[in-house]
Amino acid sequence: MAKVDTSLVAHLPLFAGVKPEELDEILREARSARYPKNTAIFEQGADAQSFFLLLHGHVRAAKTTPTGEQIVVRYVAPGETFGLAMAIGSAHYPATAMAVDDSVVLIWPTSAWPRLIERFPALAANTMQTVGKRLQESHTRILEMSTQQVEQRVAHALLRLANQSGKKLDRGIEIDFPISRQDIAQMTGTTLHTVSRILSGWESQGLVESGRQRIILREPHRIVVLAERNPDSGAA
Amino acid sequence: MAKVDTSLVAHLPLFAGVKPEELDEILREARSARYPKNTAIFEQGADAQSFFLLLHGHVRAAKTTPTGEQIVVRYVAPGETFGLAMAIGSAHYPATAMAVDDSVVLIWPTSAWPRLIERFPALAANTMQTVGKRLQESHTRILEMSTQQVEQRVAHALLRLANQSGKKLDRGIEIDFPISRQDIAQMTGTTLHTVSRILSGWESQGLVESGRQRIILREPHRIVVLAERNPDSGAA
DNA sequence: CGGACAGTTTGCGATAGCGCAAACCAGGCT
DNA sequence: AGCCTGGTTTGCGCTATCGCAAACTGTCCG
Repeated sequence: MAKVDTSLVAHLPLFAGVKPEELDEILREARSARYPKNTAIFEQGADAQSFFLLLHGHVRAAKTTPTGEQIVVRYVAPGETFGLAMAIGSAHYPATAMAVDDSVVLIWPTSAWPRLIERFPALAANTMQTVGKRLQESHTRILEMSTQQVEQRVAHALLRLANQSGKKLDRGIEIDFPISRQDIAQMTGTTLHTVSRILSGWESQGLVESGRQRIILREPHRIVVLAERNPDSGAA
Repeated sequence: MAKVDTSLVAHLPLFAGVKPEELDEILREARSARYPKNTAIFEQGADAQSFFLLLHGHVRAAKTTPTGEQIVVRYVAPGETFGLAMAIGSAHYPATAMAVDDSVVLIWPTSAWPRLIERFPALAANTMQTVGKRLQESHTRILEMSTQQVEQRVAHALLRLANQSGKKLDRGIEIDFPISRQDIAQMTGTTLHTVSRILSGWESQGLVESGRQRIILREPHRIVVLAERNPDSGAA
């Protein structure tokens, strides 16, 4: 089994309130694995045999409709868990997880979960927090989709990504993994065409700098303004 | 304190795996209260001092934007919990809860939660399930808002309500609490005007029968078809 | 070094749904 | 019984956004 240094993960929210020696015991139940860029980690609908903790890289969780359309549920950043189907009482993964960058994960068998939470109740509590937070974020997203127009939603989405996985550059904040217009469209409930138009517009105003699967926010402040502006407060 | 008959609540998902005598102990920590139609149970942003179990009636949970627009997060049916802010680690209610009908609830002080789950781990597990299920429903809703048009979304919303709180009539299924076009609009991310038009249309096709805050699905089957139909499968 | 491809940009017409405004209506209250 | 109020219906013009199609471009690969 791969040996994982406890000190690397001890500070993660998942392990809050867990003693070092306990942590060791928890980690012994896990194995680690590497997923190259653009490989699937699990597929929507598959048996939930494992749950995961992302150590390095980035993972996209996406849900597909019967008719084939996709939405991005979220991007998983290092230190976050994913594939928690079993914790919420589902035997199957409700979404597909895909490494968008070379990624390293810890993997526990689903079967270990009951034992783990019995022995380490903090794990259950922490997971509850996490799931609750995600629920709130979902509601916020629904609120946005209901009340804001596309440009504002895209602004919000980018700011969130920058916040979660932004790399500070001197010319701005770069989103630290490959992300296409299509991806952003699937996060905001629009089309890649519309996203492209919006980003083009922003680029010509110097708000962002962007290229192939790459986005740098040059003026986060002014983007915040866009995100919050009332639909009818006209700009020159 | 109001005495609540354990047999009335023993079968609820929240108490799955809890022994009768334990249940008694849990209920002793609760008080019950009655909220008349159209009274607020708690307000978004308020301190989360209690959590609730709905016994009778119906409660609407709604979230308001800074600019005053609202969305309906969900309708709470009897037997369901709400106001679980504390379980997910939030000190404030993320939404407003309002009785849409005369309602009776059990109320536990937030402060009792840690003790309860320590003594009755099943409670924590059950709550986890519930929250997880709601998360999934949120994702489904996001998916729908991203990929379907308004008419389909309204169809889905009504079918869900009928399913959750439908009263079987010989002429169809009636949604068992007062609900306005505005409410439906806030569930589906559209305007009351559009909902009104859609329902008018359906009414003239004999799909529904509706009036003031009242909706009866006369042809659930045909509404299912609407909900699932592909955007471009033209009807005559 | 030259494809070939995946991602991106852009134009143009079509339209679903919005926003506003006005009229209508059912039921509760006095 | 009649009035008031909150909910509902409907018409009409407008526009944000989609959908399709075509051209463009940075990258990777052989």
